[in-house]
Amino acid sequence: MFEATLSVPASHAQGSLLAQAYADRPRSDSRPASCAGCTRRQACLAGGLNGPDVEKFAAIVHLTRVIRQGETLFRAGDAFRSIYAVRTGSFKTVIAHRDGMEHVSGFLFPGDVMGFDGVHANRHEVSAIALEDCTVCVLPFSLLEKQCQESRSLQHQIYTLMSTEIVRESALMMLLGVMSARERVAAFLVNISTRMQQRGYSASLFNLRMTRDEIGSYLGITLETVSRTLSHFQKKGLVRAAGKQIEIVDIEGLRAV
Amino acid sequence: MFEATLSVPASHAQGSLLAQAYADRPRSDSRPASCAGCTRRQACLAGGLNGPDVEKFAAIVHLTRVIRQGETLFRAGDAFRSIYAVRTGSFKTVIAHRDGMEHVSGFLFPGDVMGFDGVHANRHEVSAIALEDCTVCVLPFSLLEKQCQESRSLQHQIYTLMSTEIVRESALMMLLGVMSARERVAAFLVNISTRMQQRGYSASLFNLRMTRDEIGSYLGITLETVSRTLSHFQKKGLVRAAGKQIEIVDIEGLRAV
DNA sequence: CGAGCCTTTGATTACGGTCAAACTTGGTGG
DNA sequence: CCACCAAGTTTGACCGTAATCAAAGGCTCG
Repeated sequence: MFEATLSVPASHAQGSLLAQAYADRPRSDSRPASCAGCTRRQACLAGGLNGPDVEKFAAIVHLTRVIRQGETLFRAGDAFRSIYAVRTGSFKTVIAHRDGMEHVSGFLFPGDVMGFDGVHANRHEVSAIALEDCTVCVLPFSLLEKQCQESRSLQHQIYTLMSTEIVRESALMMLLGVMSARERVAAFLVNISTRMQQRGYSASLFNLRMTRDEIGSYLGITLETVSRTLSHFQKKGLVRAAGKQIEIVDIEGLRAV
Repeated sequence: MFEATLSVPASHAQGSLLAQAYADRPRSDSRPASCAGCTRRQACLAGGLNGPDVEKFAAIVHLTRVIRQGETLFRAGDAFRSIYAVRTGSFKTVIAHRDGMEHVSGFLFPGDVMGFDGVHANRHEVSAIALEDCTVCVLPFSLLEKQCQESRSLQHQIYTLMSTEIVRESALMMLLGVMSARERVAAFLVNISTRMQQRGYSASLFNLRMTRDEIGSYLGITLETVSRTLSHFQKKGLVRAAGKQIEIVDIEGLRAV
């Protein structure tokens, strides 16, 4: 049953609303606006599509879902049905090994798309957990594939997004494989700064929604090392860090690390 | 010019032959056999396609290329035109950072497909280098995309292969992020063993074509640590290693590490 | 058959992990 | 609205794994 994969209790008000929304086919007069007017459209799946294609694409967006902080959007092992575009809020994706080892494999911000890991074996291989209250667009993959048969630009867009994910992971592998702790933290800060800027936020002052533990897991170091490294950067005048509030003082200095 | 991306000197005999082969459209009576009869078909792009689709797909394989040991199939920065399926031999893929840092991001065996990193920005982000004399099938990506518009199963197959690459990289990220040196080497040996077996070779006795340095780069450890760890495993009776010749004595013991 | 590359092993070092404790923040309920 | 408690963060002390430096032996392939 669909509810089962949502990780939202059936009794939850949001769950009921969503089930209802899913049952109702979107009306053509309201749905297209969900993409055409979306502020994150360029960064998302609809980016690069022309007018008619955007409308066709928007028809695929069956529903948007609300995920509360700490809740799971999908879990490793869940049947794969949809990919998800972040509308608001932020997520982490987590890979788990049988021995209980866990590794944060990514942080997602508005416009980012997740779930492509599920195509491989028709089940998700990672879990996605909300770092704050979030909304996502749900894109049933079979509908997407069907639509791709009729729109070559959409097909290409999916290939591009998956390729981007491959390249992103390659860069992260290099970080995990060859960089020192300081280089990792510096690269992380530069990466977050860039992505904040792309989304129209300040590149130099932002709130990290993830904990030191999650950052450490992502970077392959311990939370203590993350904290120490931030203190070190602060002493060198590269950043000002007060808990989750981070101010980048010298971005070029960070790039040079 | 096409030659420029091949990393094969124009004066080289192989280069001329290939240019000629590429100029000539494949004859319909000979080309389909190149996939229908390929021993690695199931593992490759053509896997999961039915009869007619295999023929259509085979028409995309413009040519096969020979790459000598140490030569580059494509280089980071090269214009992206094709993806490549390994027919015979083995490759490594390498990511380079500006500072000269290099990281081996993958080893490819017959049936493996590479080059999906190129879709992202229409240029390759990694380099592929032959570990021995190799042959590859060249699959021009624009032809592939065109054919995908007419075959939903082929389209799905490409999505699946790209997803598989995403999942492979996720697993490697976990290895690089949380595992000890011994765990990494053990996981590497198990992985190679499995892939050898899938290709019809012995799961317990094989020749590694890559150096300790390349293995170390792949696993995010030094070549000395690779060597020491293999010696350690040998002392514990898990493997017998004599240079590049590796014999797995106790695969379950390795899995348990 | 020899030169260069690869591999192995040893000695030492250092980076980041682990353990520990104090402090801060933020969410919850009285 | 404030107090309290749990979760998160910082900092310190110490330790261990794997990196680094070094050197000798072994393959491979021109």
